Amino acid sequence: MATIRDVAKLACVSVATVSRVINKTGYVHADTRHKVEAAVKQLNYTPNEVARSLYKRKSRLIGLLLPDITNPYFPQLARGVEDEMQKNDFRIIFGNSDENHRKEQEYIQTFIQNNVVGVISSTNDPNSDTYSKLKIPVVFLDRTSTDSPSVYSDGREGGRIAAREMISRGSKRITVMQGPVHIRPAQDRFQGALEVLEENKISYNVIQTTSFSFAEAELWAKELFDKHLDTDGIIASNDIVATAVLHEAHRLGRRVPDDVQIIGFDDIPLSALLSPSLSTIHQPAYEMGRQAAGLLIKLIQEGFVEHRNIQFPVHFIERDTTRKVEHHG
Amino acid sequence: MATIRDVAKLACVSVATVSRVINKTGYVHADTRHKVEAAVKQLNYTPNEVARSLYKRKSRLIGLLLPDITNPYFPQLARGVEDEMQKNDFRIIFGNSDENHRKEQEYIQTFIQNNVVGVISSTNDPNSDTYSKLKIPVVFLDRTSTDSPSVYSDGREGGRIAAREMISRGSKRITVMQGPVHIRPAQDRFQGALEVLEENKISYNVIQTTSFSFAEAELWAKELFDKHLDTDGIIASNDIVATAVLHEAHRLGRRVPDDVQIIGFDDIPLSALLSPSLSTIHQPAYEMGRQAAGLLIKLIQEGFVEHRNIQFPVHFIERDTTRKVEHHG
DNA sequence: GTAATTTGTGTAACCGGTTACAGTTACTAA
DNA sequence: TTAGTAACTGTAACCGGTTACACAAATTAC
Repeated sequence: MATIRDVAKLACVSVATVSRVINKTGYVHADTRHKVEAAVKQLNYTPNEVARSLYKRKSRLIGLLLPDITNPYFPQLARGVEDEMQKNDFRIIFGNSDENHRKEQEYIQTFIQNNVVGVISSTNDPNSDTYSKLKIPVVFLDRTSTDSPSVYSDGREGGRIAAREMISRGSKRITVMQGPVHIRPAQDRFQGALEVLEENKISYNVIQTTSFSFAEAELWAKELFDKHLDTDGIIASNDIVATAVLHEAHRLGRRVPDDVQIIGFDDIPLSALLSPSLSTIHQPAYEMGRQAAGLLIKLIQEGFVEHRNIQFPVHFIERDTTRKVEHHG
Repeated sequence: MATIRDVAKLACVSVATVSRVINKTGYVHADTRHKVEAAVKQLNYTPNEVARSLYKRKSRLIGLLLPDITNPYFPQLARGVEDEMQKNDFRIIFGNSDENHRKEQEYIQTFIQNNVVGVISSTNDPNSDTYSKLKIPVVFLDRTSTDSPSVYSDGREGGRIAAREMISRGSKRITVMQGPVHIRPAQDRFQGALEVLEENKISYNVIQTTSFSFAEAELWAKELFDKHLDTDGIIASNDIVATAVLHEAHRLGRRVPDDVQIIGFDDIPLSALLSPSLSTIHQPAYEMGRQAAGLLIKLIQEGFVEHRNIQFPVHFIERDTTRKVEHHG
């Protein structure tokens, strides 16, 4: 790899001048600039970002920490982040945390060691000093923090909506799947649903799950019908478990949505392709990722941003795992 | 952030000694080591990877380039890569290429600028000089290159298997979905399937698709039944389009697998949760990712590896979109 | 015509590590 | 006792950029 000194030598100028040409800073005579540009081209020179980063104490890298890219909700967030970052010439160091505090800290550590200029994280503990001690901007994605910048959707309202739709469509013995207790968004949805169910004095059961993994989703679906075969409405903690529930309902010969209605959460791309297609609460994941990236970039470039907390509304996507009703309006 | 000089000062030693302690190189007296370790702890010092990387001309970063993390097949690869890299203290700079040559080059470029020590890439053009000019090891993942290290599965054989299973289960008017022409693995599958169909003189139709996106999958499914409503066996180019086809078949009242059988490709996690669950050709994506990472690490550390081409066998996963047959054996 | 300013360029220090090299002391062997 | 080696530590150069500062030439102002 050619260095700036090679270019300088070839162009018969100093390294300072080459640097000025490359960064378009300071004064450079047009003739000199052309000489330098020719040399750059001839040597196929591109500046070493590491050297740059060392001196400036900042890179063009940002750290992205997501729980598990294998859960189809997160790739959409990731893609949103990546596209926006790419557009602004930032690159991403990526890691899966598995919602595990130790892994999370390890990654944050190596982010810092690599001079990242910002971090986007889906953590369950945004107030831990892992984050508060950082001297670079952090945006929490899919997770809330009142005093730190965050981009998330209104999970509680999502839970409420799911419950209301369930009720208005006639389910009387509802089962609510409570997601993993340590995952905040899962609990928000759960609380929202309970709120409405209790308000309306609807009887309900709760199935507690401990992860969002595909493998286990089936087990919970089985457990659900095992314990509550007569349930006629299931509010799932996300689309994966909803899919497993739908699958299990089929296996048991329960008709969906006639015998039992199902509502998921997230609206992952596959939901629309299920048979019957899955009614769910939509989160604009890709857009959330983009906004988080946009917010972080602003924080990096301007140090301060007015609207640091972006909450996205969620809405019900009516598909075929819920019964049709006259539009109440 | 504390620097090595801060530590040296506090421990009343030179920076060289601190460096020796940190890297466990050279001679350091036990007492001195303890003093240094105490200082490191007190200042909460961690070495700046950027400075290290600059001097050594190599980092602990590797570049990972995948077509589109939004396609559920790739997160599994990515996760395999990440887990193995994480275990060996390498971190990942990640990018989506969208199977786009320009984007690909841009990413490779920034990988180099950031001193990555290796690259894992799913490219359609492994022989382009974008790669051959690189001075660091590259492993092609999910893509083949005869002379470069690569980890992939036997797509052609996968296509053959799919066709054979289709035939042995009695489909007579088969439709093969030909994936995007510029995506090698898609073409391998396609060729494999055709091979067997022609060998067996089975009549077939072809539907040509141009992407693996969710949005368009539905359109091709519609086109398929529009053109060939009477088809009784569909070999899809991957599980996403298979899912869309299944969905459309349902919508049209065609019974699966009685009227029409469907075989997908990849075996993404959701396939097992569809109703009916999807018969498909399994690729060990997670393991492929891990092996690619392992291979790259070996190449980085040893410069040379005996078995540079790892081909994984694929196999048929019999689920419920194909009819049961007596086991022929 | 001279002072002030703008334009143009180079030298060298700096970022925070690593390591070649040199130098000192402690130990071992003959 | 003395040479030879092992153990230990520090100085300073180096990685490849950026930029403060100095200085010279060309413009502009008056």
